[in-house]
Amino acid sequence: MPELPDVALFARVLERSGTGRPIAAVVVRDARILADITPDRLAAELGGDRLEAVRRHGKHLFAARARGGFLRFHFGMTGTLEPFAETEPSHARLVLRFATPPHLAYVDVRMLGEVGLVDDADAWLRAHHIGPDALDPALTAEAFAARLGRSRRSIKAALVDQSVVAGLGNVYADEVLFQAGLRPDVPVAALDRGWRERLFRTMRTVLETAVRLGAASERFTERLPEDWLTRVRGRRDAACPRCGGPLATLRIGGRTSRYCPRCQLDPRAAKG
DNA sequence: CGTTATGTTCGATG
DNA sequence: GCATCGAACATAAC
Repeated sequence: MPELPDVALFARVLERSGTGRPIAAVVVRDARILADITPDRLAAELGGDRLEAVRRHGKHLFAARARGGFLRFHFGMTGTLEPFAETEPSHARLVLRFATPPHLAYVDVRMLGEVGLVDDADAWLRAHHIGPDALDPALTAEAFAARLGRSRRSIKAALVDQSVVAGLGNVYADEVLFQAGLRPDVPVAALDRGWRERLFRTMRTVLETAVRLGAASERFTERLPEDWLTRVRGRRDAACPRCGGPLATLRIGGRTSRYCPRCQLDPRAAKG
């Protein structure tokens, strides 16, 4: 369930349960989640090391190591980070044990995520063409507008493109478009300054609100305001939380977009 | 049995 | 070069 708000929750888990104490044991339960490192090597690197400052960038999570460099997490479609005391969570793929609980489990049913070590987090992000974090205070509305570009691709496709802005996934991109009142299939080239500015402000509000309320993309959505799409988007035959009309479904970039045809506009259509 | 699922990457195709 | 599409990764739920 990893989009920016989910990873923000994992960052808190990592801070509270994984930092400041020496790592007593590193248990790799399935090596397929390791990125370019063997289980033995990871255990040797992390054993006895301490994790310090935690940094989230988009959907990526880094923990600075006392020995230098960073431990890096990505969560794929089903990854989570969970503290535990006695019982290791099912589908734990990597476990960091400390002298006393809480211990930390990287859990990932589908194993589309990965864990690895990097020397330089910024260099890694650059090498992987990850754009600015969607909540980066240094990201301005003007820069965001420029990064969207002027291609014919849909605004939905652009919002989930991590090289444009890092952090939005399928669920929260739909939420931003819903809150902004914009249809997901509108080409970015059709968006004027006003729409880009509106999208930027909406993106910030949506993500800040979700993080503040401790909601994620699929967990804790009941914490979100009642008129948010994310609370109902999973249900078939869901009604628009704003107008009560039926939600529509589109397929964009191989993923499902949910939207309200009444509340979300196409700026190219005649004004009404 | 088929379809769908929060992500990303790669190769083929238009 | 750009964009889209399908497949791939791997597993579970409906």
